Amino acid sequence: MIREIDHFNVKQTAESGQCFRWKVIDENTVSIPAFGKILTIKSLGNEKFELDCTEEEFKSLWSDYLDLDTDYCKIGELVYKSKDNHLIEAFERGCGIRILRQDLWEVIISFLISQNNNIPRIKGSIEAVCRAADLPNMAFPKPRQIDVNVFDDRSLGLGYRNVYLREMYEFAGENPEWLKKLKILSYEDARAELLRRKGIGPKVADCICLFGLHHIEAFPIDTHVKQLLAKYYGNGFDHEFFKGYAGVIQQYLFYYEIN
DNA sequence: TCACAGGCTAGAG
DNA sequence: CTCTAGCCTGTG
Repeated sequence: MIREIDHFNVKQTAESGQCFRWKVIDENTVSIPAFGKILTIKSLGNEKFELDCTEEEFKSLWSDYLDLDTDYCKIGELVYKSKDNHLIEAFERGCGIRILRQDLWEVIISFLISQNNNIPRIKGSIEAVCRAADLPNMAFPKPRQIDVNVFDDRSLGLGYRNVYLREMYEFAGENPEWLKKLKILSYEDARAELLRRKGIGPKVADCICLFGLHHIEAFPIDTHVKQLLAKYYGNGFDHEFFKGYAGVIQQYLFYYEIN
């Protein structure tokens, strides 16, 4: 099916650092594993995209996944209203980034792996975890869908994070209501709850809030963002001005900085 | 060779 | 409270 989608660039979103399993086929094409399916999206230009799914699937799954109900035009207006030239440049370079609505569990595990780590290795580990679970369509293993002992296998490249994954899988397996509870908490409460778990610090907690729970006010600060804030916003970043959208703004700044 | 990569934990001060 | 060594491991 063909669909018109504004503020969406497959390459920018794939490289924005929020998802680690998107496969970039070429400049205009990506394949996305989610919901136990694999969706291929091809950009046709002029905000038109070809998606290999049915209308029903699009309505019930992918529209939500791609965050199509959020008004990114409004965010763009806010960017220009700020008269922050650096941010405006960043926005013009990365305005095709959308904050996806990915599966919470996959986001939790992915960002546990991401700490003090580089992207190729993160992707390799996540793929290895999925392969070890051996589910249809390389689906991401839910709690109890994988033998936690495989995390000790050095070939997964998890390093010291293997303990964090083991404990997280065991905890979520024994507390099936925990994920549901996280979803109904406010940003502050969800963040505090996440921080109680081993292996989740402030940065990872904010990434999970932003990318797994869609709390757009979350503003993850990693080494790059820390440097960029010092470089361009020595007097402090105006979180109040971007209230409720800080997370998207962070994505524009981050993407601009690493490219 | 060695610091670093999209940090966190635990322990010291 | 703040500060930081050490953690796995591939990369340059």
